[in-house]
Amino acid sequence: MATDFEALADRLREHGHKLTQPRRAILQVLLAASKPLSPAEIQARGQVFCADLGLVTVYRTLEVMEALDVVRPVHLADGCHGYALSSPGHTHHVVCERCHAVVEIVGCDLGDFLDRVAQRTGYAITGHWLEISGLCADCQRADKAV
Amino acid sequence: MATDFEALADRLREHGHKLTQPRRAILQVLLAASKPLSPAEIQARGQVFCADLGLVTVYRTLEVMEALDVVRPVHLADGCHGYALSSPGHTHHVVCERCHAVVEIVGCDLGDFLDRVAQRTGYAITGHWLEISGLCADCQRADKAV
DNA sequence: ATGAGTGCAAACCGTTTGCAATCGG
DNA sequence: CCGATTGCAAACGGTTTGCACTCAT
Repeated sequence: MATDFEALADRLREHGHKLTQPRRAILQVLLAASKPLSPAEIQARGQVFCADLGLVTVYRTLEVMEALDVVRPVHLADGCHGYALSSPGHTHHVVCERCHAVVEIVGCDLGDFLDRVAQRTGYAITGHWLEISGLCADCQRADKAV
Repeated sequence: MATDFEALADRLREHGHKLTQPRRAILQVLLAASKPLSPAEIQARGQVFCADLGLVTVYRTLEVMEALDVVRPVHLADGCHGYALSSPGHTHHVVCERCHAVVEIVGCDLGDFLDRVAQRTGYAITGHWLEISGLCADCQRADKAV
């Protein structure tokens, strides 16, 4: 994993922010997450590390971390507004509908597609977000077994 | 413009929905819009055609129209949840970061990419969500002009 | 005529803000 | 120690729901 806890913690310290228990917890959660999380999800998971982590703190911390490019907001198809670590480089993931297992797709091969889009629309493409859902190998087997 | 008022109105009637003043107004607004509109914006513009158009009605009408594939929700970078008319079939949007103009990409060419993903991960791909952001031709010109 | 559709008011839920207490450097 | 940070409670804004009235068919 290219981004470890200390590197992110340093990023906060460098910018004069304190490294408090709630913030440690939130970082832990985001490091462990395999998909973008809503503030409420971050709070729930964070309470494992910091029992009385408040939702307000999650919002304020995300705000700080977003300004520092530690996290980035992700727009999901359903409820919108999830947060994921903004890892350098660029990856997409495939999420299993059944068991929610996640695989990262390293090396984003979307370039050709985006080039075509740029040509066809006249837009200068600056960013994209892709989320793929499917059934993982295990759940496909489980399906057949029934 | 391929989609005119009557074609969309028919789509409602075909499915047993009534064509009321508020719904006419909302269709007019969406046909005239050059970018996705929030429910509140749709209400404001719609009151030109239907003076006492209520916000609640906008929400409920959008719900109906979304089910009929007349409109499509668009996830914007800022507040999220705008609505635009949807052309038939599966489409993605490119949204201009600056002025929020939207272009639909007809004919989704992502098949090859998804095939590769399926092979590499062993997942059976069932769906995907793609959001592309960029600068539209106008805003690119505006940039250079500065 | 009659049920779908409407507007209003109130409930609801995620997010933001004000403030006193607390914690980290 | 001192200010940044926190949690709580309350405010806030967008969305949804309950209900009685109205309109399109």
